[in-house]
Amino acid sequence: MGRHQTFDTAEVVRAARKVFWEHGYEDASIPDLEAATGLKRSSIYHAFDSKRGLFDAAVNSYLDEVVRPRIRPLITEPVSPDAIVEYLAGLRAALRQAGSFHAENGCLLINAAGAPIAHDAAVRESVAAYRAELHAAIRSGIAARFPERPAGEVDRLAETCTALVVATFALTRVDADAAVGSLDAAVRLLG
Amino acid sequence: MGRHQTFDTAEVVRAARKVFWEHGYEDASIPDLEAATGLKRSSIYHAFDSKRGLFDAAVNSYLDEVVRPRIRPLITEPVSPDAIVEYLAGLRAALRQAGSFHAENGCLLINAAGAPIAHDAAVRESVAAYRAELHAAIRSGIAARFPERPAGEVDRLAETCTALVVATFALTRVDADAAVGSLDAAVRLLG
DNA sequence: CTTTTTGCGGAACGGTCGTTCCAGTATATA
DNA sequence: TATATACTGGAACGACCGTTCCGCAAAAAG
Repeated sequence: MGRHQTFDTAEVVRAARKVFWEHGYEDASIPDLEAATGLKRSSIYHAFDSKRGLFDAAVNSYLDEVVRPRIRPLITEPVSPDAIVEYLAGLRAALRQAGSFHAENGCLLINAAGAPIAHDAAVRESVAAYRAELHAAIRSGIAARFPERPAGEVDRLAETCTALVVATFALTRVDADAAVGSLDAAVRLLG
Repeated sequence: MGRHQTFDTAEVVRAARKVFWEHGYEDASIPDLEAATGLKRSSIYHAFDSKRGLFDAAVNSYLDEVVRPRIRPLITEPVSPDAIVEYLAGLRAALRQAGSFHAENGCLLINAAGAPIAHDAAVRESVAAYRAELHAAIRSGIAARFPERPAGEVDRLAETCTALVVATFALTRVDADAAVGSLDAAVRLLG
C-alpha cells in the first residue's frame, strides 16, 4: 500500500548536515537545504517535521559518522598508547590543509555553542553531551598512554587536553594558526 | 548650527552591546536594539549607518570597557607575579555565580567566532586580533610569574593558557561546569 | 486493472527582518 | 528674532524567512 520513499534518508541528512555545518543553523535557509538535499520543502517537512527536526537529525548524523569514528580508537579495548597522539595528529592534518571543509568550518557542535540556536536548552544539552563524550574518550586515551600515572593526574590531563581541543574547534574559523597552536599545545602535553 | 545629539553615544553603545552580547548579532533585532537604547530606528541609522555599524561600535566598546580593563594588570609594568592567577581568579568568580550576565553569555567575541557573522572577514579579523591581544597579555603575566624560565617555555605556557581561556568562553553558555573546569586547568598550570 | 496509500511539486501564507524616506521639531548660530 | 541645521518619530518598503496546504503522480495491495 502506497509508494515508498524515493530518497535515501541518511544521504539527505548528510547533505543537510553539510549545510548546517557550513552556515550554522540560522543561516541555513530552506532553499539552501532544498538545493543541497535535492528535496522540495514539502518532502523535507513531511520527513522531518521542521527545520529543527532536520537539524537534530544532522546532529545525530554528525555524531555517528564524524565524531565517533574519530574517537573510537580511544575507547575500544585494547587502546593503543599512541591512540591519543594519533587522534590529535589526525585532527591537525584535517585542519592544516587550508580550504578544506574541516579547516573552514571547524566543529558543527562547538560552532552551535556560541550561536543563537544555543539558547535552546535541548541544543545546549547536545553540545554538553558531545563535550562529555569527547572528554571521556580523551581520558581513556590518556590513561592508555600513561598507565602508571594515578587517576587524578590522568583526569587533570584529560580536562586540559579536552579544553585544548575545544579551543581548537572554537578558533578554526577565525584563526587557523591559533587553532593549530592549541592542538600543538595538547600534543606537547602528551609527548 | 543645528541641534545636538540628545543621547550619550557611549551609553547607547553600551546598551546595544548588552543586546548583541546576549542574543548574538543575528538574533539582535532592530526592535530589540530600539528598546534597549531608547532610540528609534532613524536615530540609530543616522548615528551608526547600519546594524552592522552599531555592532562594530559595540565590539570596540566591549574591548575598551570589558576586555582591556581586565587584562591591564597583566601588561602595565611592573607586572605582579600574581597578576595572572588573579586574572584567572577574577574570571572564575565572574563565571561562577549562576544567572549572572557573564555566566549566561560568555564572551561577545568568542560567541561571534562560531556564529554566522563570522563569515564576514572583518569580524573574523576582530576576533583573531582579540585573541592575539589576550594571548600577549597572558604571556606578559606568565613571564612576570616565572622570570627565570626561558622565553620558549613561557611562550608554550602562554599558548596553552590562552587556549584554556578561549575554551572557557566557548563553553560558558552550554556547560558552566566544564567552562570553570577549563579555567581551573589553567590555574593548575601556573600554580 | 482497480483501489488505496503516500510521497512529491509548487504556489501561497503570515510574519519579521534590515533599511529607507519624509515630515516635524528642537536648537545653535547669526 | 530669523534662519539654517540635523536629530527625531513614525510609517512604509521590498525581501526573505519557516511553514502550510492542496492537487497530482507513483506504486504497493487486492
